[in-house]
Amino acid sequence: MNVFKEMGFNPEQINKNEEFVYNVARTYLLLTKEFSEFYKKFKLTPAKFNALVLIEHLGREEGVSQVEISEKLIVSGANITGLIDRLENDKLVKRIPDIKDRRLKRIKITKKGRKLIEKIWPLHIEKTNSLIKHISNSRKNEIIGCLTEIRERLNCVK
Amino acid sequence: MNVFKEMGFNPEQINKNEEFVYNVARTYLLLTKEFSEFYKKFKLTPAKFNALVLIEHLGREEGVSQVEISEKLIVSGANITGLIDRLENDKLVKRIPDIKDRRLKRIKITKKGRKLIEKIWPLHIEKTNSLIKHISNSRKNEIIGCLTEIRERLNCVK
DNA sequence: TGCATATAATTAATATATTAATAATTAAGG
DNA sequence: CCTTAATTATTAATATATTAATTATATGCA
Repeated sequence: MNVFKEMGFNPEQINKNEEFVYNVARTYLLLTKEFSEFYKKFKLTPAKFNALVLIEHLGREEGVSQVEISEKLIVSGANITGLIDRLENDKLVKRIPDIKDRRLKRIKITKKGRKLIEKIWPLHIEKTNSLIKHISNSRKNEIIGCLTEIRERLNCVK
Repeated sequence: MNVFKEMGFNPEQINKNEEFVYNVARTYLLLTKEFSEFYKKFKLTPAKFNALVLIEHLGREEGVSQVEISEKLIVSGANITGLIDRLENDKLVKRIPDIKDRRLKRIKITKKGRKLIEKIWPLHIEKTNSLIKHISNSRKNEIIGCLTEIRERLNCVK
């Protein structure tokens, strides 16, 4: 069963490379939908969860700049302002002005934010495992390698 | 090189299944970013392009309902109203009220819309090929199979 | 030093997405 | 037939995303 059939397209329109990209997109969208439901139990959205995990897992005592968050999450800097506003409203992160470079805000996770991630992360891993564990490690590695090649081709590994 | 290293995470935090999902997400986001730039030349966005291609490739004389568009594109029905509004503003599609079922609007592509897709589609294939053609067909098929398995596991092939 | 340039965050306008509620219509069951 | 339930599209409120413009600050270099 291929995605084009899933879509109801005429098989003659199929191109293996289009189908490949389509599979990546469709799988991403459905995974995001699934995890979005999961995050709701913790009053989080995918965007909030991703930002929070990034900040926590970078483990920077001094916090993370909004520019770095935007680059790592592949979203525009302008978008981060509002996202951090909402996380700050939830008391999950705080903005600390940098003394040396006063253009900069250092985003740090709060105790509440850390506690939340510590609670969610094991469940996230469990959920991910349940979806992916049936794939052999060699296949996983091959696919990861392939996708990494595509990203390299797109730019130079971002 | 793995995505967690790309992110600057501590390798001890790595879990192969998380890394796998991460690769799919990151690759999707960068592909979307790349194609988004490409669509700009034609005054389109990914959302508009996807909807237009879907309507055109389904090739339905009688048009496509908004419910079907929302299901195929994996977005909420509420979102489709605005998207079709914008495509209608651009004169790329038109809403035809269904006579038999008066709840329904049949979305049809216009001549202008069809001409646009006929212009873009070969270039889209060319661009996709340039990114994916270096992957062997057997690897492509294996990855497509793997991603399809994951989607099946997520629900029952959507 | 001082001016041009670059960088970090924000704002405004807009597109894209969600959920929840509503209106209009159709389908189903007693 | 007629009430109840389901379906289709829309609207409102909000979150998430973009680009372009702005503010504030820092950096580079003549």
